[in-house]
Amino acid sequence: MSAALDLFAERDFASVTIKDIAQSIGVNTALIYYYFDSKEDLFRETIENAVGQALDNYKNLREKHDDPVDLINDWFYNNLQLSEPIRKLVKIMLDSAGPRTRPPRVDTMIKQFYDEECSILSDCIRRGMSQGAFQKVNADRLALFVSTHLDGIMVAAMIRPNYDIEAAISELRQLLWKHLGVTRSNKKRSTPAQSDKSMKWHLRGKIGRSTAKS
Amino acid sequence: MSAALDLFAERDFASVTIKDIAQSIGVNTALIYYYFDSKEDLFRETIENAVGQALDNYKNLREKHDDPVDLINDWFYNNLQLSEPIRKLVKIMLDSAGPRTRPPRVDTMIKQFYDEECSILSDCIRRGMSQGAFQKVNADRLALFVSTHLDGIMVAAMIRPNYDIEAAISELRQLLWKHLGVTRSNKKRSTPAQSDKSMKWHLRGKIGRSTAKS
Amino acid sequence: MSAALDLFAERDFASVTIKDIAQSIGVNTALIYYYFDSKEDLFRETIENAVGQALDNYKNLREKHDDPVDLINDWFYNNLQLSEPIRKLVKIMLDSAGPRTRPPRVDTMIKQFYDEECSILSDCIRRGMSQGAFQKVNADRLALFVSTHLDGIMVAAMIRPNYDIEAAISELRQLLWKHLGVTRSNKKRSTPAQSDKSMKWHLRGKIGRSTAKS
Amino acid sequence: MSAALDLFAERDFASVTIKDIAQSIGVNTALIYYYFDSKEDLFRETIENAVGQALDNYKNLREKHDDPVDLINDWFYNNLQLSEPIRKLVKIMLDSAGPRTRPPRVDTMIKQFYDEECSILSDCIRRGMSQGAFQKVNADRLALFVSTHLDGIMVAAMIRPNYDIEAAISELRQLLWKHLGVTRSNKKRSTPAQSDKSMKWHLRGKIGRSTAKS
DNA sequence: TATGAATGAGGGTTCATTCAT
DNA sequence: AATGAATGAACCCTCATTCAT
Repeated sequence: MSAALDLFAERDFASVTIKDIAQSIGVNTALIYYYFDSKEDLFRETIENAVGQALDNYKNLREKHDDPVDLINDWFYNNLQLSEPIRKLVKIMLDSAGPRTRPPRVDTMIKQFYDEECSILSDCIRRGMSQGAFQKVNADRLALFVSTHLDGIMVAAMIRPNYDIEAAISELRQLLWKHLGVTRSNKKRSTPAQSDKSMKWHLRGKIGRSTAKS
Repeated sequence: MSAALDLFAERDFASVTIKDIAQSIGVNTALIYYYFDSKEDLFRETIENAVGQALDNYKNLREKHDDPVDLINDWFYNNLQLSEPIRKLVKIMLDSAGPRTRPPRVDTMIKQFYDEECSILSDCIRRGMSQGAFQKVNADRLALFVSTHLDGIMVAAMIRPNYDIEAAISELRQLLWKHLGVTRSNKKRSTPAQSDKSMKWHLRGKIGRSTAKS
Repeated sequence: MSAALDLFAERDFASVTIKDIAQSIGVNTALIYYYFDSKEDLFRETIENAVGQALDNYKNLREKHDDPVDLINDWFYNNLQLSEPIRKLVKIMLDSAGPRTRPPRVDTMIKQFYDEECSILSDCIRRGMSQGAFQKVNADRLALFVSTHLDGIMVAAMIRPNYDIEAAISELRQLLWKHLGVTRSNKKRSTPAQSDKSMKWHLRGKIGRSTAKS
Repeated sequence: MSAALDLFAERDFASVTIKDIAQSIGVNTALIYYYFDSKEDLFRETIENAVGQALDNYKNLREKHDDPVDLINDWFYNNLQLSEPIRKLVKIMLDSAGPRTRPPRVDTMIKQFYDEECSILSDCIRRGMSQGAFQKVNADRLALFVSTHLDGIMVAAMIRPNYDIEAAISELRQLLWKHLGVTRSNKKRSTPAQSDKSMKWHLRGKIGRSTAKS
């Protein structure tokens, strides 16, 4: 499924052959049919798996942070770190978006994914507002705005040559904080023990593998 | 080419068969090859044509307005009105974005398109700033931000069910004006009673082909 | 028909398209169908025409010479000079030789052609024998031998690289004369006024355009 | 490949469809592509295989005989026995002889084949001369003459109706012996009562695949 | 006499899928 | 659990042929 995800993201459903997938993991073509009923089945399970991982990831994120600022910062960091798999997901979701082409179960998963993404953000924003830390805004609309922009970043990174994904995410983050009236969004409250990698982002701003693999 | 554009946008290059295209316009399959050398050739010419039209459209826009505020407002209005063909374009550009799959001429056209889009915006912003109408901002970065967000809107409209494209564009527009410090961007000709949502777009250009059809 | 002959000789019936033929003479494809009923029809008429010319040529040869030695010498010279069209003919005849593929009229023409070729030779041989100029041989068998060898030469010239067609014909000629006991086959009777080009061959042995066009 | 050889010899490359070949051996069309990359690939391998067998055959011939007379007699006998596959080979070689159409590897094989054929003959002739058994002749030229004539016989057998291939080969053989001054080329083992025509061929090698089928 | 446009049939090739082992 | 061999359905593309002008 991992190999399939890579290939489905690189090309599209129709262009990727079962043989391609089999060869990329060095097995016989027929073996794929031992584990999956059909190409569509493999595709569906692959997406479900990927979306499932993304949702797990979001769940972890929610559980890791109490502070809305931290959570949102980490959410941005996460999107940068995982921008490659996320791009793949967006690409595949778009590919299978045509009328009648997307199987209902995939459709459901995609909706779940976006609902969760917006929900993380809007929940945080609401919590921040109720804590008096954020200015009053329309939490849902702002969350949707950020989520939409993130889609835009992922797409731009795929379509446009030399698009700087890190700068774009950083800009979106700053805009969000400005919008929420959070002036010094990070390091203010001296988060101690920032052993976790994701915390470095606040300080350093620069990530080792800038815009990924090329 | 129009039929091809529709189909290539709906599905993807590999999924669309020449027979599909021929049938959708009621001609024999072989006739396609009377006018185009190959499926790839048809694809390329179709994209070039579509991008060409988009660039023409931008050119008209530039020539129609002197005032940067009007131009940008009209640009937003344009993107709403033409959101369907633009979505198609984005979808196709993304489809053919895989490594080595995109023919160089298509690649060039895409770059041209995005360069022009950002250029329209940044030129306007710079003009507005030099006129003292806008606050000082980094014109290029802001233009890229808006352009990226627009991509996000188009993609979201395709992936997410019930995505309100008009509201999204409207929100982006308001955010831009707020950012530029233009408080009442569109009250100039004091159109009162703007109850109807779509009426918020004051400046309306003649649109070539109404979006229609769907 | 001339263009068709060239193409049919170069490739084969199935490989040559009507478009090829039309393009090679700079006319529209449909125009071919104004003059010929079908591709097969064009093929047939082309061959009939070519074989007809060859037969005319043989007829001229017969009428030009009284002396069997002269006629046979001229016949050899002729085969050298016309080796290119003859090769084409042989190629085409062979191509259309498969079972059931050759239309009956073409079949008849081919038979006529070979009958006439052998007939010219055997008639000459018989005349020479009755004149006491040649040794006694089986005229028909010898004629068939020479005719067969000539086919071999034409084929060899097409298949084998760097095959010297002139040397091969010359050798066949000498062998024939030796076989017939004609020691000094040419110039013996001081054929005066050899204005005709074909006569030069006896003396010079070397022809200007040696083995033709490459 | 055997079925392909038959069909390619009967018609020509372009006329033979993969479906024809598949049907003639009772398998699915796609299966051909499981074993061969393309129609051209099948064609090439088929020819290479056939020429390879012919060369093997020649090698056996060389190893079987010490005496040049025996070898040449056997060579003639061989050509009679294998006249059908040889005809096929000649036909195919001629078909693929057009400018630029013949792949280089096929070209090489054909050259090899003819070189070996002439080489067998000229080597024999030289050995015979050095043993004092043959008259002095130009070995290479004579070998080429015989080889060319054999091509002619094969072609004549295909083009001309009712061509007696056995008589033609027999005549060529006799002419060769006469030319070399070998009077009773085959009386050595005094096989009397050679009434049957085919019995004239004294030395008979084991033939791989009887010509059969037609 | 000549052309551009159109079509039906078919050919080469690919691919998802299955079967026997 | 894994593979080689086999198949039917399609797909891209070509071509002989026709039609309207």
